[in-house]
Parts: sequence; C-alpha cells; structure tokens
Amino acid sequence: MSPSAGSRAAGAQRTRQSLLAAAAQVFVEQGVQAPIRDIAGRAGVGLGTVYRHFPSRAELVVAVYRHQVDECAQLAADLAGSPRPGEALERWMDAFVEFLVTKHGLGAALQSEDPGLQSLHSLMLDTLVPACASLLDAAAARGELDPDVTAYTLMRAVGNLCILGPGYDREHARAMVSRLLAGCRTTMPPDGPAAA
Amino acid sequence: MSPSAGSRAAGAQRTRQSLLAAAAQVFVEQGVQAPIRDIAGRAGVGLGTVYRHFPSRAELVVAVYRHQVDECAQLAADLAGSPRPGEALERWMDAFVEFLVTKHGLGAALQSEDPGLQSLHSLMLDTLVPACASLLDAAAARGELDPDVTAYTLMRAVGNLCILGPGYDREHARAMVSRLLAGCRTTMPPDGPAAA
Amino acid sequence: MSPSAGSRAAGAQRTRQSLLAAAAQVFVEQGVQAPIRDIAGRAGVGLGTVYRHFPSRAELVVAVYRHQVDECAQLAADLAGSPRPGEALERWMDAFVEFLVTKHGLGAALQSEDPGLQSLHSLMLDTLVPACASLLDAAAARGELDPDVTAYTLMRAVGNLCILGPGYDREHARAMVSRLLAGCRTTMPPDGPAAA
Amino acid sequence: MSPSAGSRAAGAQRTRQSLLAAAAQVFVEQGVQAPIRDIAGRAGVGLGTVYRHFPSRAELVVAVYRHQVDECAQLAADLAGSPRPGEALERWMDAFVEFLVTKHGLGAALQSEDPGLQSLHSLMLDTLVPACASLLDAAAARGELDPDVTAYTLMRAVGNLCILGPGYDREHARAMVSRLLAGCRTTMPPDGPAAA
DNA sequence: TATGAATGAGCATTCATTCAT
DNA sequence: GATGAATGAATGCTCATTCAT
Repeated sequence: MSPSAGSRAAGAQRTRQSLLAAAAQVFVEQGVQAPIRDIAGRAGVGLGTVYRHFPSRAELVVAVYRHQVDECAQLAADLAGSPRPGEALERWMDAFVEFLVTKHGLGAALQSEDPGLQSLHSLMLDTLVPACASLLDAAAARGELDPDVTAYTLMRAVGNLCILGPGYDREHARAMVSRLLAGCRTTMPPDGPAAA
Repeated sequence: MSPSAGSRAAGAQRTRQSLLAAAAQVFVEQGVQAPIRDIAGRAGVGLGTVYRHFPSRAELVVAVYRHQVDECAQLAADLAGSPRPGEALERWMDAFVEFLVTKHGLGAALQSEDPGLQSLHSLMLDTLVPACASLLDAAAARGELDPDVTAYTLMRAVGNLCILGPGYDREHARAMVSRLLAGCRTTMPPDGPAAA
Repeated sequence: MSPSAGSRAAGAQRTRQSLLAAAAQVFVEQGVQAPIRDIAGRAGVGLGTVYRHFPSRAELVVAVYRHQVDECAQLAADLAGSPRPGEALERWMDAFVEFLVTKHGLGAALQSEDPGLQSLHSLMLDTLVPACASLLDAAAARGELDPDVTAYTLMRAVGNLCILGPGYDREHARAMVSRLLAGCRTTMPPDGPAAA
Repeated sequence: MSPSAGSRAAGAQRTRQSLLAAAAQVFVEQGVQAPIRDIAGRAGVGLGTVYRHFPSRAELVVAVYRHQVDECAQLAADLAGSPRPGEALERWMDAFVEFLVTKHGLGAALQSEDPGLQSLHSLMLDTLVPACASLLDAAAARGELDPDVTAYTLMRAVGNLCILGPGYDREHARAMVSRLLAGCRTTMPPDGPAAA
C-alpha cells in the first residue's frame, strides 16, 4: 500500500514476536491461564495490542506452541524410514518430552476443557498424532512394539507424564516415559487393556 | 459450659460432614478450584460456615481426600505380606487408579503449584508413599520390580496418568498405568534413568 | 434462621431500596445503559452488592419500573367501568404519559434491542397492554374511538412520543399524545392504515 | 502545487463518498453508535482516513444525512404553492416518514443527548423546520390545520413515532403519523395543550 | 494523504474474604 | 457457631483515538 507499509508491517511482526516470547515466558511461570495483562506487560505493549494480534487466548496459546509442534512433526518425518524403528521411536519421544517439559503449562493446557483450547488439541492431534503413529506402526511391524498401542493414547499419556512439579522434574518425567515405552514393547495379558 | 454444648458440637460435626460430602461432589463436577459458594450451597450451609470449618481451600481439599487416602494406605498394609508381591502391587495400583480417576480434578490438584495445596502433597506423601514403598520393596526383593523405581516418582507418574480428558478415559488411564508398571519390572539400560 | 436473620434481611431490604432509588436517579441522568459502577456509587454500596441484588442489568431496570407499571395497570382497572370511556382513556393516557416522561430513558429502553431487556417489554406488554386494551375496547364500543386502533401499537407510539429532548419537553409530549388520541377517534380513510 | 494535486483531491473526494455510503449502510445495520472501525472496513479504507475526513462521529452522522435532508427540504419547496395545502402536508410527511424509517437509528440519534450530535439537530432544524413550517402555515391559513401546531414540535414527534422496533414497523409508524396529523387538524380544547 | 499498529481508559463480571448480627 | 450481605481486587474485553511511517 503506502511506501511505509513495509516498515510498519515489520514493526508489527516484531511486536508479534515479542508477544510470543513474552507469552511463552509467562505461560511457563503462571500457566496458560495467566492474565492477558501480564503478557502485555511482559512484552512491554498495551493490552489492546495483545488482542489485536491474538483475538482469543487460545490463538495465542496455539501460536506459542505451533512452531515447536511443527519441528516435532518434522523430526518424526526424518526418523520415519529408520532401519531401527524402536530406536527411532525412542529418539522421537525424547524430543517430544523435551518439548513438553520445556513448555511448562502445556501439559495442563492440553488437558483443559476450555472449548476455545480445542484448537490446541487439534493442532497436536492433526500434526503430531499422525507423526507419532507412523513411528509406532514401523516399530510394531518389526515386532518392537505392541500393535495395540494407539498413538493418541500414548501421546496423551506422555503428555501427562510431562506435567512436572516439586520432586518430579524433567529427569523423572524422562524416566517414567522410558518405562512406559518399555511397557509398550510387550503385549499385555488378555484380561488387561487390549486397546491401549 | 451450656447444657447444650454437646449437641452443639454434634451439630458442628454434622455440618462438617455435609461440607465434606458436598465438596467431594463439587470437586468431581468442577474441579478443586470450584467457587466456595457452590460448595456452601450444595451443603445447604452459609458461606461463612465453610470458612469456619476450613479456613483455606487447601484444608478443605485435604480433608475431602484424607479418608480415601487412609483407605488406600490401609489396603497397602493388608497387601503387605502377600506371597506374590508383584501381584499385590498391581492390585494396589488398581485401587489407587480408581481413587484418582474417580476424583476428577485431584490429579490436577496434585500438580497445582498453589503453596496452600502443599498440604495435600504432604498428605499423599506421608501416608501413601510409605504404603506404596513397602509394596515396591517387597516386589523388588523378589526381583519382580526394578529396585531403582521410587515410590514417590511412581505415584506422581500414576497420578498424572490419571488426569482424564476427551478421548482419554478411565480405561485408557488403567492401560497406561499397567504398561508403566510393566516397564518398571525390568532394569533400564545404564545410560537411561538410573534413579527413577 | 438465626435470631438476627431478621435485621440482616431488613438491612438487605434497605440496601435494595437504596439501589432502586439510585438506579432510578442514574437512569434519568444517563439512561438505562449507565455504568453499574455509577449506580453502586450513587447508592453508596460496593459493586458486588448491585450484582447480588440484581444479577443482570435488565433485572434492575425491570425492578425500577415495575412498581409504577403496576400502579398504571391498577388505574386502568379503576377506570374500566367508567360511563364515559373516552374521557377515561384520556385520563389514563395522562397518567401513562406522566409515568413515561418522569422516567427519562425508559422510552429508549423500551426501544432497545438488548435481548436481556425483553423482560421489560414483557412487563409492559403483559400488564399494560391488556389494561389499555380494556379502555380502548370500551371507548370503541361507544363509538368514541376507531376500533382499528390497537393497544400495543398505540402504547408503543405514545411511548415514543414521550422520549423527550431539548426543545421537546413534557408539555410537548402531552400535547402530541392528545392529538394522536384525537386522531384515533375518527376512522381513517380506506387507503390509509386500516390496522393501526 | 504538484501536478497531481487535482487528481489527489479527486481521490480524496471519492474516498469521502465511499465513507458516506459505507456509514449509511452501517448506520442502518448497527445504528449511529456503530464502531468507527466497522465503517472504515466497509468503505475499504484505513481507520485514520475516517478521522481525517470526519474528525468526530457527529460530523459523519450529519454528513450522511445531509443529502437526504436537503432533498426533503426541496420537496417542501416544490409543494409549497400547492392549491391543497392539507394534502401537500400529508405528502410531505409521507416522504419525511420514509426518510426517517429508512434510516434505522436516525430517530434514536435525533434523541441522543450527545452534545456532538447537536449539529444533527441543527441541520434538521435549520433546513427542515422552515420547510415544514411553510407547509403548516399554508394549511393553517386554509383552516386545514390547527394554527397552534408548531413545526419543530410536530417534526420531533414524527421523528419519535418513526423509531421502529419489534411489533412496531414502518406501517405502524405511518399509521400513527397519519393519526397524529389528523389530530392536528382540529383545534384542541382550551384546557388542553394550547401551544403544541 | 492514507494507513493501521498501538494505546489505554472504561465497563462488565466473578469470586474470595470479612464481619456484624 | 452459623449466617449471608457487603466488599473490592482481579480480570476479560471493547473501542475511541493518536501518531509514526
């Protein structure tokens, strides 16, 4: 449009990045339900600016996590053809855990019943579940995983295991996820959960 | 004091029980962050009465769950001398999962950073961790469990696995807990988490 | 309940009356869309107190006007059997105009599209339209009024005529209502509005 | 100035016309209190452009209605010398009602106490009141109208009668205006409003 | 001139908490 | 002890208005 539209747009883009960074920080400290005002303050912008860029809280949450979700999905694609699918799955899970654990509050957000946050669920589901499923399938095809294990359920469980707290930090989460994966390698007894 | 001191105390006790029952219901429906007013209304008492009996929300939360926590601990004691410690552990975990899953919002409460809710952590720790630990030790002594598995971490993980949501219900939680336990039966590789 | 419940309830009742008085004043000055805060301030109570007594703005508006609406309906009942229905109608309309004109902002409120204010419409409709209709019917039966005139439409029109403004005060409104009534005494030409 | 000064001015004029058209539409849909942003969006221009052309909302409102007001005044001039002044008045009122009723929200705007909207009042007064007055005078001179009827008051009343709502549409408004006019044809009783 | 990003005042609403009766 | 009316801090959200480009 006008000659200066470019620099204005650039400024807006910078503001948007500030907001994403600020929101990421605040989400870690206070969770995804943190007051919008706090995010605005952290980013050094006005309240209205947050709403301009992200009309709803959910959009902000999604934007904050989208990049890393995409990276995670890409990693799955890269590991897809691995000759050792079991190992590939482990490596991917490491990355997934790292993502979840870094983003304090995401676990809780994933479990939120806020209908506006369904888009976050969708984001995870649409991108990560298929990504994870491909790795699970490959591992199952080699007999390195119980074929009854479902990508969605497993990711949900891993997501939960990554909700940290006092006395339960990143390393504990990693250990528990490792053991859960180990438990997914062997078929469960018939009276057990056939459709995990 | 007055002749009716006894009956007054009895009435207070009844009020307290009404409150515990009402709070348990409301916690299931709305989570532990439910408005205090709702609990008062459900119990049919005034708002001030809730505050008289339980000055802080945390105290109410703790009181609500204490009874079931004690039951859970008692079950552990009953199962303690079992000749098949691995099976005993499984049965106890079933009961623990049932407890967690029934109490919607408890999982989230356990993960809350509200310092006032630390007492809930303490309650769990002081009663259930030793109870669980005794079962773990027995199983480990028989070689039916990796001795590196810590009661606190395991319970924390199980607690997280019991946070339900859409597409992840009670049965999914049970399945995941089963697989986590299965993963705890075998020693993890040295580079893995040595102190789970 | 408790021995002091009476005096507390009395206090609450007094607060409620203060609120109604304050709201009536504020509505006159600022219209029915006035900030709730202003009403609270005028009444000398906290914001929450307004919400306790009147959870929605509409409930407050309705409460403010209900008493006078009832009085108006009662007057219609008193005038119902009058031997001179035309005159009775005029006297009632005078009272109705007085009511509308005194309550600045009510006219605008009646025309508001706010769905929450439908209850005010209903209040007017349910009580005043039948009251007015009985007077209209009586007048029509005596040939003192065009039977095509509908109570609802007439009241709506009168309500609009009572929206005051600079250069158009109470007396102007009265005059215009009188002329409108006069115009309702004779049948309109066939090409005109047959169903006013 | 610059060679393109002319075309720049022409562009500005076009922008102004877009704005007027867009505002007229939006006023019909949302009333004169519609967000400025909506008008800018409808016109396909930036927010600042609206403010450049119409620094205050009132100026925009006035500009939007000025053209039609002028048309209305012209019609009065055309009808001025009619041999049947009563009929001329009716025809003019029809056009006036059509104008008011088409412009949803104008009625309410006319009644607004916003001091900035006084200019709208002035516009109406300065152009339409004299126009209407000439028709009234002619009719009164023929004995077809009560000479006590004032142009301003009558127009104000008609304006109010044209505030539509559920159950009170254009036809109802026309009917009520007709009856009001009918009521203006006969002199009111002495105790009535002598200076309508 | 035109643009639209940024700002922040303003208002609605909720709910934890206090305290007089 | 019990009650619930009152309070106001906290927070969400909208939109008029300014101003740098």
